[in-house]
Amino acid sequence: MRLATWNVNSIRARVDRIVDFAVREHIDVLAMQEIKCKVDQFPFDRFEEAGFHVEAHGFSQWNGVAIASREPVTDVRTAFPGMPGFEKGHTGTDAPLEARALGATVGGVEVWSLYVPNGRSLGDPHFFYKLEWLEALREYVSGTLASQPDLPLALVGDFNIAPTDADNGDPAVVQGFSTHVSPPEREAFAALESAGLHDVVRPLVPSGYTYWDYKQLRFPRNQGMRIDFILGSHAVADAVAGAAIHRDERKGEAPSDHVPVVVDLDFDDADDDDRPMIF
DNA sequence: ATGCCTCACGAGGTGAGA
Repeated sequence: MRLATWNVNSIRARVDRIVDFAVREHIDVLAMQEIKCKVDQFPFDRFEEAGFHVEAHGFSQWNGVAIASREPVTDVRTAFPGMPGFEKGHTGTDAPLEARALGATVGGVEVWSLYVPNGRSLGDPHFFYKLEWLEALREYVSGTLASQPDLPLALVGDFNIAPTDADNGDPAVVQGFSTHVSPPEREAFAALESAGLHDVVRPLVPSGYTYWDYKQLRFPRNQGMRIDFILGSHAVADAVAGAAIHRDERKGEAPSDHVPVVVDLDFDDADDDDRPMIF
């Protein structure tokens, strides 16, 4: 299975480019973030013509997540248990939920397309929302892997955290002043790893960014950040056969400010085993 | 050219992004 994640920054603004990529790169499952539309505005036809089924989750022009898959998906969920909401500075499980998580099972893998809250600025109510959201996610992962330690679980998406100093090349993002690089955010990311998730791309692609701001020549100057990740449980990590960050997708006409991150998973099951069995 | 920000909403700026 070839699994990809991409913050597309509006599906309607660049659906051709996204479907072309998925077809050209033989993507089986594409998790998208920031589709920036309601479900009834999603261009399902464009994906279906290319052989994909799509699950989409969006309430408005903000946020929005989707999963396109060549095979049918099951167990679709539009939030993980305990996910907090946000409204006018108020956060918690009693606040309205935003469209930031979509879970589905495909090919035996529980995949979540995640758009972690931005945080806006240190000390902003949105910043505390971000930390609460990440803590609820960690609790879900801990509980799930405690009861099903061998579950192939993949958390993919825009985590809005640069986990190490090497993951931030944007001079406007400064330690002590900016979101994405603050100690509590990095601790929240590390806590996901402590809960049993592994960054399955970094071992194969040790450097490189996944996002460059549109402003001030950030891409030509390569002043980006690595904030988009594919995190997998041990069953996923053990199946990794390849990985790539498609930097070229930041070039050309009307790109997203993020690029796709891709991983090849080989579970060696009967589905993709067309070799003769020799005993 | 990879080039000084883009998108949605809606009809003038505003909010959000990271």
